[in-house]
Amino acid sequence: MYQPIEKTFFEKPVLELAESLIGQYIVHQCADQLLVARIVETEAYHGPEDRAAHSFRNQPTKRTEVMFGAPGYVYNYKMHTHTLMNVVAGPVGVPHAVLIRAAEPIAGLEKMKENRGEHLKLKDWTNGPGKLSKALGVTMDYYGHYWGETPLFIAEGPEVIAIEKGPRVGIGNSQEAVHFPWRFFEKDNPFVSKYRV
DNA sequence: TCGTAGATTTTCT
DNA sequence: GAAAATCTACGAC
Repeated sequence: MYQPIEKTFFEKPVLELAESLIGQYIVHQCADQLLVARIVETEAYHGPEDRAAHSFRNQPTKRTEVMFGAPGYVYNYKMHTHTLMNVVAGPVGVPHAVLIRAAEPIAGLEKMKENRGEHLKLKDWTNGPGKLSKALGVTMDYYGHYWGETPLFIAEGPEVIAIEKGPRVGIGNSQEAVHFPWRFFEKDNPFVSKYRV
């Protein structure tokens, strides 16, 4: 029922990709459980011109090398105790990527609850990058995985009625880049992260 | 309910 | 050794 999205979906400018990703499904085939979440919030990272990106004026390193590769791959990054998920965009050699910030749980709710903890409310399961990865069971093991193949892939979702955009969050020391309206999210969706609006 | 401080792992200088 | 694209706990109102 859920089918990996076609390769050409990823082959577009990073800002368009970030917007297109809103409303698509993330599917994770975890053992015999199928975990599905609908993306409601993303952020674009514009490598060379973006002070906030890890790839800013930097040569590829072990941490960022996937970002310099072909689009459609998983670039994930571990910060403090949490794992963040990205989709690589842009052609080979251009370090563009889209950070997936939040999603709405669709299927596999029992497993997600197990991953996140019994005491949390549904709306707190996936309304942030670190929480989302944990709920879906995505770890650094998926670094460099292609977003168009099982067991972890993007699937086409329903039409999105309203997409909003605004300044990004969580990058306070990035100077001018803070003001770039490169954050996309679905209007009025309760699963969008409200951290530092 | 809101705002602030501390946690803790990976990577780079 | 320091910083990072964050989360959670806890104190105040």
